[in-house]
Amino acid sequence: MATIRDVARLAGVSVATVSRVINKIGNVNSETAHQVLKAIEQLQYEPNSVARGLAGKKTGTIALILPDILNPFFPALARAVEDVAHQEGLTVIFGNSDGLGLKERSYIKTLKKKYVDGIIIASNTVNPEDIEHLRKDQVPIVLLDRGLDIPTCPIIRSQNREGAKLAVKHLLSRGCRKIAHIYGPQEMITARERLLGYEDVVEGLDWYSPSLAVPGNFDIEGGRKAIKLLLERQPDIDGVFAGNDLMAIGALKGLHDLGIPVPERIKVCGFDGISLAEITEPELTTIAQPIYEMGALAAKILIREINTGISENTIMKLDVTLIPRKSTWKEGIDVDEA
Amino acid sequence: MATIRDVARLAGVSVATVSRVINKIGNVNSETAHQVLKAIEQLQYEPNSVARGLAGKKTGTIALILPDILNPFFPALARAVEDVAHQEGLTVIFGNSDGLGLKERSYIKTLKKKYVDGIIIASNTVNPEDIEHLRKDQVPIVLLDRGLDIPTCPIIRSQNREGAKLAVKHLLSRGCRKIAHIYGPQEMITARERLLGYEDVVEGLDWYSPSLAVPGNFDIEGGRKAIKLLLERQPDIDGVFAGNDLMAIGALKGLHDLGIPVPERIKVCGFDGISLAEITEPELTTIAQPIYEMGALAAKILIREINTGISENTIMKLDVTLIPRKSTWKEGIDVDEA
DNA sequence: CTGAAAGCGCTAACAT
DNA sequence: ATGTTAGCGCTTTCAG
Repeated sequence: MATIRDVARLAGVSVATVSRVINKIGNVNSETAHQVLKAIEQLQYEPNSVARGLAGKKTGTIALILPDILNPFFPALARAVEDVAHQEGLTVIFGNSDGLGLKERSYIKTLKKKYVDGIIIASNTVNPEDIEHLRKDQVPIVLLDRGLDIPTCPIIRSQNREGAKLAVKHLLSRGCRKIAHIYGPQEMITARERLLGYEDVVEGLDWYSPSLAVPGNFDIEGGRKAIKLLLERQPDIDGVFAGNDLMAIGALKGLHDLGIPVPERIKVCGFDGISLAEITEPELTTIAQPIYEMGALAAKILIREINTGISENTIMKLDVTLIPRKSTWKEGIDVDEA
Repeated sequence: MATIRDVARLAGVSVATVSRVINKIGNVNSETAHQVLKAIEQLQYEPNSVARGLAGKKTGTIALILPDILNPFFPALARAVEDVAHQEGLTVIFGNSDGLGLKERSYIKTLKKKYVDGIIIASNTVNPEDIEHLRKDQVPIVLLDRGLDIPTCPIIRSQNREGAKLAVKHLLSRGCRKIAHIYGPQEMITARERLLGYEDVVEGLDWYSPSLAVPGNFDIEGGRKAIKLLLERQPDIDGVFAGNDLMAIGALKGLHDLGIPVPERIKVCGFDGISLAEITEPELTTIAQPIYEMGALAAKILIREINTGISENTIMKLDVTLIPRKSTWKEGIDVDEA
């Protein structure tokens, strides 16, 4: 592989000049520039990113740390981040943290040593001090989806609480008179907000009781168990709002096991809008987050900070939308009223 | 951030000695080593990977290029690769190629410039010359899932042809007497092999006709369309073997649209064993590939080659297994006979 | 507008 | 066993 020196020699200029033309900075006589370009072409020269990283402190690499790419919510995020990065000529390092603070911190340490230009992470353990350290080392970071409200760092989420309200109101408008909620792990702010949203609308209603909310661990199995528990405690529920689609799918499964017809006897609404929701039977009504957009936005904000050095430490909550499907269907309603 | 020089100074030794202790090579007096370790601890020193990469030609980074992480088949591969890489202290760069040769080559070029230690790629466009180039640049590569049989490069796939036979035989054993096949894009060797496997077993049978095999593009929509086309041409089919789970799910959807009961009237079997197959109604019988193992194996082989410099250019075909579920259920059969 | 030269932080001969 | 030193390939003052 040719080096910058080879190019300089062939073009009859110094390496500094070559560096100037490949980086398009400083002034270079267009004649000389042309010579250099010719030499580059001739030698098939490609600047070495590692050397560049060492000399210039910019590696053209960002990192994306997610809890688990196997969770169907995350691939869309990953795709979005990678798309935007690739478009900007950046490369992305990817890691699974399993939601473990230990692993997250270990990744972050490694990434610093690699001089990554920035980090996007979906984590609920990252705290203000971590951010502080990163900031001191000049490593921009943006929080995605999960993540506390840290005022010193940009964070992208969606309207979880509002979305939850939307879900419950939808169920209400479809005739439900006793709506349960299956919630996710309360250490996740997303799960907490959705529970709050549920409470916001049901708390005033006469049928409401705290025992209508049960945990489901954000996974299919959890949803399945939750619905069974729920039915034991409150056999007359006619609507279920699950804190995410996975649990909603579990609930659907559980109801199917029990021979309870959906949506006739019980209506179910999920949250997230992952593609799985379209393949269940009945298809799942859900509150869709703009998952891809969230990832893309995170990447854009990160890249902007990398390029300008200034960070907009703001928390952005993207809009969610109700996607009515079979699982909340009701006779005589063709168009959604929400 | 402290550098190796700071450590050397504080420990009262030369940088070479420090380098020796952090790399555990050469001989170092345990006394001195101890001093060095103490200094490292004291300064919170972390070796800079970029400098290391430049000096030593090893960056501790491998790359994984997949067609599209949104396709549910790939996350498990990604998880596996990242898991073993992480375990070995390596970091993984991730990219989506969309199956485009252009994008693949562009990634490969970028990765070379970054001195990645090795590449794992699921591609059907990579050819012997590409491999040759990489080899010349000392960049180990392993092909995963898709990918032609290139004798100069390790490749991991599963028993596609055998698996297809297994599927068709299973359908036969469940009483099907006219089995159709929905196949994937024939530029993919996996799709081709599965079609061959189908033909292997049906070709001799009296009901067989080539029009029983139709394309489905490896996606849900394609499967849905395929089943409808099939039913027009051959209304009396009673079994369908889809070349992957996505198309099988599409077929299930299509049959549901048409009001044709599965498995009573038509039985359906997929291929891949992605988790989606468990959430359909009825649940989907499928030929499961050991997806995670495939990814893990690819990573291990790559890492071995990186460490030893010797490559085992062999094509490995992992075993698949039939997972019988509701979609091929038959009265009076409790245990699978295959 | 262009070149010389000093690093970036580390590894790896080569000495001692 | 340990130190010296020359790079790895590029960026970036600082002169000219």
